Amino acid sequence: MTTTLDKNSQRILVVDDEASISELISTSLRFVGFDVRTAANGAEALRVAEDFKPHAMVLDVMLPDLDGFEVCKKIRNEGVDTGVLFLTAKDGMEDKVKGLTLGGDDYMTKPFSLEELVARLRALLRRTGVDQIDVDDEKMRFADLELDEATHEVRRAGELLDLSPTEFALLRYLIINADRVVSKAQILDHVWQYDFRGDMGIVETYISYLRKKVDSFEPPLIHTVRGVGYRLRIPPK
Amino acid sequence: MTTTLDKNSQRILVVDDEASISELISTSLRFVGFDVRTAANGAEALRVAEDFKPHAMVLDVMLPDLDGFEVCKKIRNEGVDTGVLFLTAKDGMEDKVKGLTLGGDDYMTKPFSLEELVARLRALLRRTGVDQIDVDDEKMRFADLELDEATHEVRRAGELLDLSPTEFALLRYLIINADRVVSKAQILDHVWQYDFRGDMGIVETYISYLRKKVDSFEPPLIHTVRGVGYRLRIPPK
DNA sequence: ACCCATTCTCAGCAAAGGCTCAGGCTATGA
DNA sequence: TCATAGCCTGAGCCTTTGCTGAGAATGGGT
Repeated sequence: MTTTLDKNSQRILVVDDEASISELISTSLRFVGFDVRTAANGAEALRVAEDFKPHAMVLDVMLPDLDGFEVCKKIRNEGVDTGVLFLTAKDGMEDKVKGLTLGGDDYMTKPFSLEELVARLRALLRRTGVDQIDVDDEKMRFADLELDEATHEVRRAGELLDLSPTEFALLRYLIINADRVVSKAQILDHVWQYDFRGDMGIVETYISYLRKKVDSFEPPLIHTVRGVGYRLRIPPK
Repeated sequence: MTTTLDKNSQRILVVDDEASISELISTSLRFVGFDVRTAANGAEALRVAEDFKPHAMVLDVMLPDLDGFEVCKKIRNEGVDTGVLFLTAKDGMEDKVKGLTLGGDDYMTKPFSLEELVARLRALLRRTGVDQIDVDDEKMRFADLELDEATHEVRRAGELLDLSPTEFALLRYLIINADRVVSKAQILDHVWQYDFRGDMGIVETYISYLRKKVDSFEPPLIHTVRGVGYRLRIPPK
């Protein structure tokens, strides 16, 4: 299976032994344009890394054979120059977490949301200097909206908005998909942690929160598309 | 990451036989822009130094073959003019090291914090005159804050603050990352000794200490970004 | 040996944020 | 125009997060 030889896409190696997680991640990453390879254990990871030469890895610290740190160390010793985003379970991580944010590396606890994963991975690639052009100084814009990943600041028309983490993530997702309709299901899948088991009412609630803050300005940018979803757009006069 | 062949970056040789320490150090140093080479023992160090010609070395005094001082002496006899930052275990050795640490050299006891390591190394390079341009006269500033690396003095609005070593290191880290959000995990990784095994509550505690001293002035500079971390900034009026 | 500064843990409190639910509103199609 | 599914949003509960004081443990300096 030939990977698209898209010279613009960056190579990500995903290593996780839970097939469902591994697939969830790789599907998402492919969808946003990365060139993805997977491995289910440490040994396989080493083998794949050797000729795939990933720009970054998403690496579960709990693997059946070696642990994530070992894998990371060995791969770097092979001269593969790669940033790592570690995945760790929410509990016993305390002692292991040390040192994970060194260099350009980062870590996330499971469960996580996919948007968060992508955002962190991009930030990591940026930091480790593998990002090809990198003009986007960690800021996203839409209309007079500005969302800054580094400072977690959001402004509209220059004015600072005070958003909660979830509101921030939701708005980021809307901006990424600006002008396109996104369904509540999509939003739930991308913005909420993958194990969230509530119903979509929560999306409505958060859209409502967002509107109070973002659309207290003119014109309103968040629009409902009845029966379909939501759409961020500049309304025609 | 990226071992860029940056002609402006200074060359550091790290010599330690514990692979994990060696990697910890080299990862951090690379990330802050040094050109790093490693060696696991004295003999290798000599070999590498010969053509790498490091501007400075980080050198464990306890090596399997020669001891650090021997290595240092031999390398200098070869005509390689390099400052040395010695690493020593925290036992009786300290006095011995102190005596042997002459000229611009310095030493730290294991375990250390990475920010400390980088700060000391920079100071050392500065002293031994290898620092290329060096406009930063060992002072960091942010708003009306001033932190002096050489004297370990901190002032706000001209007034001297009395900070403990940890408070100093924490504030330094915040200033380095001024305006960006840093997570508690990042802080822990960079400011605390690498073997610290407590939880992140300690960061909260020290932030609280710092606030009492630094933010007894107006305006407050240390800001909490709930669910994300902390951020040093001048608040918008 | 003693004192004091410092580091670290812990626990209680306060506040923010996450989520559910239910009643009311609105667009749409019959 | 009415009925209805879809949507909006305020109220309230509960969980999580962060702040801080108190005090035990450590260690350096005199």
